[in-house]
Amino acid sequence: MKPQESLTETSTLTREEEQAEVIRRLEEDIIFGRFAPGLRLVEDTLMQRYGASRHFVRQALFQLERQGIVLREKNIGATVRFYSAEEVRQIYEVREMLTRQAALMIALPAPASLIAQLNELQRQYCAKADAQDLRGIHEANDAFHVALFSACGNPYLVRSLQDYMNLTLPMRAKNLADKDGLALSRRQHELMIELLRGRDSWALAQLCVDHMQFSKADYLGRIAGDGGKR
Amino acid sequence: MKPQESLTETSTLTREEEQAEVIRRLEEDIIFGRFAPGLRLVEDTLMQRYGASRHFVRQALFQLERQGIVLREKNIGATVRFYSAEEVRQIYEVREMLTRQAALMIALPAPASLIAQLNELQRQYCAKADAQDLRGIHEANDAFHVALFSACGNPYLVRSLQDYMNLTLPMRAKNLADKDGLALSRRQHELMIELLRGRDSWALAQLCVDHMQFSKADYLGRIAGDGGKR
DNA sequence: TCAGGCGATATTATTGACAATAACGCGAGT
DNA sequence: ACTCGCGTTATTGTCAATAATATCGCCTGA
Repeated sequence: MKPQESLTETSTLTREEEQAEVIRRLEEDIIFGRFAPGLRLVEDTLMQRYGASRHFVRQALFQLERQGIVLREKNIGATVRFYSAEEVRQIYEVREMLTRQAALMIALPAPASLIAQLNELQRQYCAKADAQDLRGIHEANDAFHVALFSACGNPYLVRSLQDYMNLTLPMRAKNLADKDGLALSRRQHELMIELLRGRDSWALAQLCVDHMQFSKADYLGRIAGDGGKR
Repeated sequence: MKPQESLTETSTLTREEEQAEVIRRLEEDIIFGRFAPGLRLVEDTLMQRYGASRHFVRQALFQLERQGIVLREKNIGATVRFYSAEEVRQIYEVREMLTRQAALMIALPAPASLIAQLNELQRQYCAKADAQDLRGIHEANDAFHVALFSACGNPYLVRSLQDYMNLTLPMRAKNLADKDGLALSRRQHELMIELLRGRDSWALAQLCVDHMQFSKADYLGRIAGDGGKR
């Protein structure tokens, strides 16, 4: 047994994990709406809330700023970022473009190994959905899409796609709790796997783009409701 | 007069500028080949070289890691990142795709104000080229392209495009010093402005993609020469 | 009553000291 | 001669104190 296992991990986790945990919890608080857009994220407050040192909280804020869900202004502080309808449309425009391109690059019919992998991920997704585990649903869902698009063969394209998936996280989060939206997503995932067995790349690409319309429309409807108040 | 102007700026620049300056110098040292790929970037060494505190050097390394030209490994240190031929092809594949899409989204014929702006930027580009100011050439060149693609109307697409421009910086740098490459670039820029006056979006898109082939091919040739040694 | 500045307070930014970690070399045992 | 383990060193990671900065309320003078 390594020495630090008995010493460091007795009560708490290693630092690297602690850092990841702070990021995870802050991200969760934001995307699941516990922290409303515009809310000030004061370092001291977060230090208390997550029981972490200023250093880690700082790092987390930097990371989430890069991810686009936190806004930091020099000498002023961090706030939960709000996206206007216009911005949402622009973000989705790029995301749809990248998605379509990646889908078209997937060689059809896809190898059995990929199908098997996606079936397994889809199984996990359904399990989390049944368990109503919000965080789990989101992670399983993203894992499914990353695995799917990785088949396009270009890791840089996948990375950019992931960037936009992270950026749209606040818009997609509400749908993870929605029963109808969840059922639709499930069916679409299964349809994607079906199409991977065929040769119609265009149908696959179109389905992938359609797949993101529900949450986009829903979010746009929601912020139109209160007129972009903040 | 504000108090800090006479106090802080007497001998040196303000902190924010200092941070930017460290990033700029480190980036320059890497892209212009003064720091070879694989070279270890020790914080203490850089602190001395740039006369900056550990904090700023650290930030710079983080920033350049995000930009993709520095590789950081936990508890090991930072090195100048090297890209294999395969990776370069993949990076350019995405960059070309984004470029084509952005170009196609520019409404033609373009407004006179855009043409005027680009003509001015092109003038500056030529001036820097004549002055053999490497850094200046690169900055003027990027400013030209950002201004051009901003006309596509989607700032997020422009940001992603900029990400890839930064990523390909080490590959493009050598061409800024090359007389023939520079002359070709100049002509292509002028041709772009010409095409903005017409209505042929496809020709413009194709020219923009062609515009990046020279440095890509050159870089691939160069690393094929020494067989991806490091 | 209102404009403007001044001080108090809240918050982030910076720093240098210190802790943790991994790479390296050296020496002992086989 | 070779390898395994241990101590040393080089390097990054973390922290808590301190400096810098912006915001807001209050007070004064016209």
